[in-house]
Amino acid sequence: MRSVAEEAGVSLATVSNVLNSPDVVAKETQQRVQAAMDRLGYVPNNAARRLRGLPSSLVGAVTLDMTNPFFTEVCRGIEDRLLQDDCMLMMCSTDMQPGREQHYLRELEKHGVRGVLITPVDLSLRPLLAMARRGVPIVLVDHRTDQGKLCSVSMNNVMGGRLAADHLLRLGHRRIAVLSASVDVQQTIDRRSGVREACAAAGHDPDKVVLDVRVPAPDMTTAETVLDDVLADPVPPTAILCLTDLAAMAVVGGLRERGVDVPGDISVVGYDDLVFAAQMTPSLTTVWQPKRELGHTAAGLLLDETRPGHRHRRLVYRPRLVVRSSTASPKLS
Amino acid sequence: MRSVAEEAGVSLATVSNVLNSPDVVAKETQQRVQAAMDRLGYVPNNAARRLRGLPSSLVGAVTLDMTNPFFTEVCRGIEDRLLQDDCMLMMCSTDMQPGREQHYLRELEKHGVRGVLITPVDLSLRPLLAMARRGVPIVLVDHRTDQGKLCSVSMNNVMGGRLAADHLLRLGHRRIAVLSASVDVQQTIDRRSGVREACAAAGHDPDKVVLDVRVPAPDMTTAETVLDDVLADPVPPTAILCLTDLAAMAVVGGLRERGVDVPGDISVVGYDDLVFAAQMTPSLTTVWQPKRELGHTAAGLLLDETRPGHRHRRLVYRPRLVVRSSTASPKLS
DNA sequence: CCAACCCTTTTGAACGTTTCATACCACGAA
DNA sequence: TTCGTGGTATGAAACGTTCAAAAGGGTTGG
Repeated sequence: MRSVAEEAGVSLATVSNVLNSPDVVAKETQQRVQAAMDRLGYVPNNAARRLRGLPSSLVGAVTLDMTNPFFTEVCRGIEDRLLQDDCMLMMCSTDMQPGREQHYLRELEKHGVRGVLITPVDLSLRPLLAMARRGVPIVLVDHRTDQGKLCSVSMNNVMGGRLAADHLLRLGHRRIAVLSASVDVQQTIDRRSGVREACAAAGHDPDKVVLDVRVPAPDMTTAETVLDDVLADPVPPTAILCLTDLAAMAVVGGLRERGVDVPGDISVVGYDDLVFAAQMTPSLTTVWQPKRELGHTAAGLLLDETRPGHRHRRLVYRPRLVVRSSTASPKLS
Repeated sequence: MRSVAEEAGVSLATVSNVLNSPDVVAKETQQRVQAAMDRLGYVPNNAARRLRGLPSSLVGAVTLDMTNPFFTEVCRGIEDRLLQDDCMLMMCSTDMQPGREQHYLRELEKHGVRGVLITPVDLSLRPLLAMARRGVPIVLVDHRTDQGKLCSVSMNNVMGGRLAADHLLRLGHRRIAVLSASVDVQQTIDRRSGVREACAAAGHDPDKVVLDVRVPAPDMTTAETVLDDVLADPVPPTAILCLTDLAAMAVVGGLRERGVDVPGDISVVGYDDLVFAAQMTPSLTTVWQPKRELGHTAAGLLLDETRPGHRHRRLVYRPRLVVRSSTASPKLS
């Protein structure tokens, strides 16, 4: 900046003014400075302006794993919203390790980020609340909290489970296997209770309708291995509800191998509406979530935190059932 | 930092030393300062240290779209490598818009990033080379260049095409439809020329063997729409090679609907080995790429750029054929 | 008893900005 | 002539660090 000032024959302050309040400097000077800038290939130093107290344009997004299509999509929404305010995204995957989360949070704070969007793995939220107290805006993503101190944006997973179950019940299914991963997270707990709600609301006994099945691998790609047990159940289900699309895909494949027709013999429902859900055969009935929008508004909420009149808000998005061809009424028996 | 110094009854420099060269300060003082730090909840200010000339711990990753599973995986590799050196990832999706690319590059430079990993959309590389000249390390990802000035890490797409074609030729296929997107990028051009190479090497006329087919949508999810044309060809193919797995999935579905058995009547090969390739039925024969490793070494190369003896390198990774059950020998006719 | 040395700590300048108060200048009004 | 006045430009301090040089205070050896 000094060189630019010299080159243009003005003072440092004038160069700064050209950049930040162009209206206060004469047209002619402005051009002279501008010219000097490109001649010298000047690039402003964000670190220095931050040091002077300007707000940072960095925002941290801490997710469980950016490789997970759900988070990828959410982050893309975040990125696009941030771009509108000339902010940039720092991506952090915790792999569900509290240590990694801790490390990233610390590092983000050192960088003086404008705020942090996070799907927490440490559910105590201790370090987060501490950061918030130190003045770093925090927005919880895909996680609800009773802490009124934080903004949060999440999905209504209970509703998602209800939608899926409702659809199956309406088709006439009275015995539904629900496949979840072996480790429980709030999201799947909610979805399952949504399923039971739907049963009860329809006047059926949840315990009779629902066959709760656990799949060993956390990503549920091994869903197919539980099929034999499911089919051999004393009261075999006429529908299988998988709490992720990937599992649904494996299930459809496994059923086909066993000579079971989908949806003729058994209906299958997924969750997430990943890109391939529409492509597979039969195309998958599944629960869609407004992932990108979720990220978009989460980022908006975060950017709003620095505004004077800000009030913390807790937004909950509603999933939608996408009916395709993997579900049908059960055969009359 | 000042408060910490006062609280601990030492000078600023001592606090700094505790942080940066603990070996030079007495054990006892160290503890005193440490204590003062947590008591006050002190968080170092990265902007200030950067200002003093320390290298930044920020690294930019500019990809076409972080939603694309290929890039997601690559970026995850980058993230993990960066973490080893306590660096952080700034993610930028250009959506193939030169304007967005330009914007992000500028912004990254303002932030004084340690370097930039990029899959360029502006193939002239003009702004990139300018940045490199200004001292910002640049590593090209999934893009080869003759510019000796830059490091690059890429996939051998010619080899990928060759592997896939070779596999089919060996199985006895003599007529292969190759589906690519309507817009050409270097990657698919290379893959196609690999296919032709394989034909030639096996002593067949590429023009006779290859049926070049274009799919309207850029993401090739509409691949199924070209099937009727393909099947109606004067010399109908016994195998279909799709240059992305998503297309392969659509094709398998389309064939099934038309009563064509895979791989009994027609073999299908994909490209990318996305997560669902192993899950679908039949599981998909496809070309796998070391995505995560690609990102990992790209990041390593970047971090190495600041080391004194650094020489620019151009690494090329080899894809691997993953044979599953969507391919078989053609029926005797 | 003094110089030389080691170990630990401090001083003070710099890094590249922004910002506020101040200075300059020309012009029209009193 | 003098005095504001409005539009522009500048000076200097401050932001939170790091780092080289120097200082302080023991201990040791001559």
